[in-house]
Amino acid sequence: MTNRTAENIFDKLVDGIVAGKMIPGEPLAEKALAEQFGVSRTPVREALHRLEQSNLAERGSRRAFFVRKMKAADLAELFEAVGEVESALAALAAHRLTEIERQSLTAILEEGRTCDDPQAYGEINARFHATIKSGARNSALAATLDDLNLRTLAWRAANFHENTNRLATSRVEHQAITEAILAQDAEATRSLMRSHVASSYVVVADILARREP
Amino acid sequence: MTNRTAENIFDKLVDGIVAGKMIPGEPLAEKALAEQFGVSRTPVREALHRLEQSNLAERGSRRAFFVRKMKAADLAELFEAVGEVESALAALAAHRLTEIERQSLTAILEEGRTCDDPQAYGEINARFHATIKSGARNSALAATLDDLNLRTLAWRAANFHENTNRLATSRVEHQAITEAILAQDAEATRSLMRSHVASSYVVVADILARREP
DNA sequence: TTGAAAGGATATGTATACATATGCAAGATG
DNA sequence: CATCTTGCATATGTATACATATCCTTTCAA
Repeated sequence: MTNRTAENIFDKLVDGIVAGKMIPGEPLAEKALAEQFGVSRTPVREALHRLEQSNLAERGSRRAFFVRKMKAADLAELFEAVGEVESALAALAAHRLTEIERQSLTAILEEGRTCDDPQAYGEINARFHATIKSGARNSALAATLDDLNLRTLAWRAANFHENTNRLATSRVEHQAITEAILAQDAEATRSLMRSHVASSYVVVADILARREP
Repeated sequence: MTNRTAENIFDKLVDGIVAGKMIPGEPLAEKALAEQFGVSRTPVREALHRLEQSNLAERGSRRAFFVRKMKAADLAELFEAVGEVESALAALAAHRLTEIERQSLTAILEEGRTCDDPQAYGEINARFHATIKSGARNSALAATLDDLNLRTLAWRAANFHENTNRLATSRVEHQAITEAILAQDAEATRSLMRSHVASSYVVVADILARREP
């Protein structure tokens, strides 16, 4: 009875939105979704409210929910925010990583060097960022990053798929960040991480610009 | 019918927690609150879920909600996170404030210089921070700060009440931050704002230490 | 006397019925 | 013919009944 229904529906909706199966502007009606998932409106309602608080859905007239539309300017803001928060975490991590974590980071970097498959590299990339995030020893800031990233996930996924060049530049940037962390140079780490996030946005913005004139 | 009930209850609960009327660890039972407010469980339930997502409530055994307990370590993390996010906003604002906003900031600073009433100064302090927040031109990051600050509000309020010394040091720090912003020195602004938030935490930690050994 | 198991009490999770507000359309009136 | 008004359709908001899981108490046995 532990809220599995509402939780499952929330996860499914997030997946649907992040995977692009539900396009921005698409209405999210309680009744329709309830019938689709074979449950009552109550858990659907709860899931929709959580989506709204995660900024993946918004409400329009008649208080109807729909998948949030992201303008290019919104996305730029979002990536800037992610850049600031993640670079703050990286700066903290530069001083706080344990010796084990530092060696782990180096190992992940090495894995990435010999990986050419976009999907596999995406997973390695996630582990790289996760190591820095947890190494900063600040769960409040880490949770903040997760919140923000939920909204960029759909776009970040495209990073290594539609632009294979990105893989090479990402490797170089990870290398530089790792060196700064190993040197415990917090400010260099911050600056490099901010730049790293920004360059991932450039790829996304490029894809976005080609889709909509 | 626009959700006024659930919204009102959420606001009342937030007020109660922030004002310290509901102490940490206090149970938040749906039925009891529903009877207390004279409504059904449904809107109470919605309000409690929102409280949980705002990290003002958490759940224990039997999935019961209760007012979140904050350990000293949690509070330190939270203030560090606020410091990083708000200093990032300040750094952005250093380059993005309009001329009108810069003059407005100076005016607020001047107001604070001639104010000795703790409550009035608290209001001026809020306007100072709000001006910087909106001047950064990044609503995603601003919303992030608001989220984090919701949890520090209860503690920050004590800042100018229980420690009158804090008022004087706050003035000095605001002065320095304003000068850095007017000089458009982003990195100095970042550093000063981080330090400003940290010193507000020191006051809170001191109060906290005196209450619980 | 103590410990374990079973059952009841009570909390939240879910379903559904009812209330209410909003938007759209149709018709009447100027 | 245009515009305003009215009413209906349908969406979400709220209340309540029912389902289910967890904790606590009680009882029985070792």
